[in-house]
Amino acid sequence: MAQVSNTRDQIIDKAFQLMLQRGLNGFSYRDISGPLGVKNAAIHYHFPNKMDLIKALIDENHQVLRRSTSEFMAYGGPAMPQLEGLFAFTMNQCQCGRPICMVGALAIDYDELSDDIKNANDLFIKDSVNWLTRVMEIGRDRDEFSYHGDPKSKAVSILAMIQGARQMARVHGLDYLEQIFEQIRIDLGIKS
Amino acid sequence: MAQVSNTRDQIIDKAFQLMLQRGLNGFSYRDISGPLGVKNAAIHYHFPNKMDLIKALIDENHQVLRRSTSEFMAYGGPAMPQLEGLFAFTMNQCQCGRPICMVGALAIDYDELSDDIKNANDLFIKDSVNWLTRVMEIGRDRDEFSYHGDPKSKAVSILAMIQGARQMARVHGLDYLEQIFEQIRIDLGIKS
DNA sequence: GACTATACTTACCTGTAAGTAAGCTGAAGA
DNA sequence: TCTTCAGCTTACTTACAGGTAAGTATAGTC
Repeated sequence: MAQVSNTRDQIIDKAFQLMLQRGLNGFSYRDISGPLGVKNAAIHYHFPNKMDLIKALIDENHQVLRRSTSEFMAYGGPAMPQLEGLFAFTMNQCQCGRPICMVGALAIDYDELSDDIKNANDLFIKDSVNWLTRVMEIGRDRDEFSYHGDPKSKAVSILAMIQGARQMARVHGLDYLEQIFEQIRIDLGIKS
Repeated sequence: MAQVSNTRDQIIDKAFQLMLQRGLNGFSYRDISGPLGVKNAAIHYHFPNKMDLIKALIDENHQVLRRSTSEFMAYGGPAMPQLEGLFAFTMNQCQCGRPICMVGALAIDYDELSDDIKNANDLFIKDSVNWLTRVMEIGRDRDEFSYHGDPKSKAVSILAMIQGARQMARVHGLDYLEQIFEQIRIDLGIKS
C-alpha cells in the first residue's frame, strides 16, 4: 500500500463536513474512521492530534477562498458576480450538508483553540473581509449598487448576516437564507 | 435542608453561561457542579438528563425575552428605544461572559436536539422575529427610521446580523460588534 | 416521636473520547 | 533479495462523559 494515500484527503473532507454539521466537540474520530473504513489510529497517523486536523481544515478552507477570489483581488472587475457568487456558494454549502460556516463552527469552541488555530482562523476572516470590502468599494464606484457608510463596515455586516443566516436557516429552512439574500440586495438598492 | 432550593437556579445560571461560552457539547456536569460545590448527581436530581437542563435554559431565556418585550408588544410606543435596547442587551451579554447567543449555540448541535427542544427554540426565534418585525413596522410608520422591503425580512436580517456579529466579535473583539450596530443604524438612515 | 418529602451525597455503571506503542504489509530502491 | 519506509492495524491506556441506585440529613406534618 505504499502508494500515495488519498485517505488523508478523505479524512479532511469528512472531518470538514462533520465540523460544519456538529462543531468541534460534536464529532469524534469514530465518526470519521467508520464511514471511511479505516481505524481511528489511521487518523492519528496523518494528524497526530485533533488540533492538527482542525488546522488542516482551516488551511483547506482558506485555499478555497483564495482560489475563488484571487482573480478579482488581482484584476478587479464587476462586483455583482462576486456578491452573487457568495450567495450561491453559501446556498450550495447548505444544500451539501454543510449548514454552518467554518467561522461560526469555531466561534463556539473558541476558548479551547490553540493560538496557532486562532491565528489561522483570524487570518481567514481577515482575508474574507478584505475581499468583500473590495467588492463593496468597487460595486459602489461602478454604480452597481449603493449604500451608506464605510465599505469595510458594510462588508463585515454582510458577512455577519450570512453567518447568522446559515444558523437560522438550519431551524427554519433554506427559504430563510434566500429571504436574507434578497434583503441584502434590497439594502444595496439592487432590484427596488 | 428542606428549604426552598436555590441550587436549581444556580445550576441554570451556570449552565446558561457555559452553553453560551462553549456550546452544548463543550461543557459537562462537572463544569457546573464543581464551581457550585455540589455533586453531579445533584444536577441529575433537578434535571434528570441534559436535555431537560437545556430545555430549562431555553424556557428561562424565553421568559427574559417576554418580560422585556411584552409592554411594547401590548401597547406599542417608540421603536428606537427597542432597537437600542437590543444593542445594549447584546453588548452587555458579551461583556458578562456570554459571547454567543443561545440560538447560535444551539444551531451547531441542532441535529442532536430532541423535538421538544427544537420546538422550544423555534418558538423563541419566532417570538424574537415577531417582536423585531413589529419594531420595524412601527419605526417606519412613525418615521423614526427608513428601509426598503418587507418588515419581517428586515427584522430577520438584523437578527441574523447580530447573531453573526457576536461570533465575529469573539475573534476580533467587541469593537466589531459596535461597528456592526453602527452599520445597522446607518442602513436604517439613523445618523446619516 | 414517628412519618414523609425534599435535597442532596456516595458509590457505582457503561460508553466513548483522544491518544499511543508496537506490529504488519506491500511497493520500491540498492 | 534484502532493506527501508509509508501507511496503515491491533491492542491497549487514561480520562471523562452522562446517568443511576441506594443511602443520608434535615425540616415540616400528623
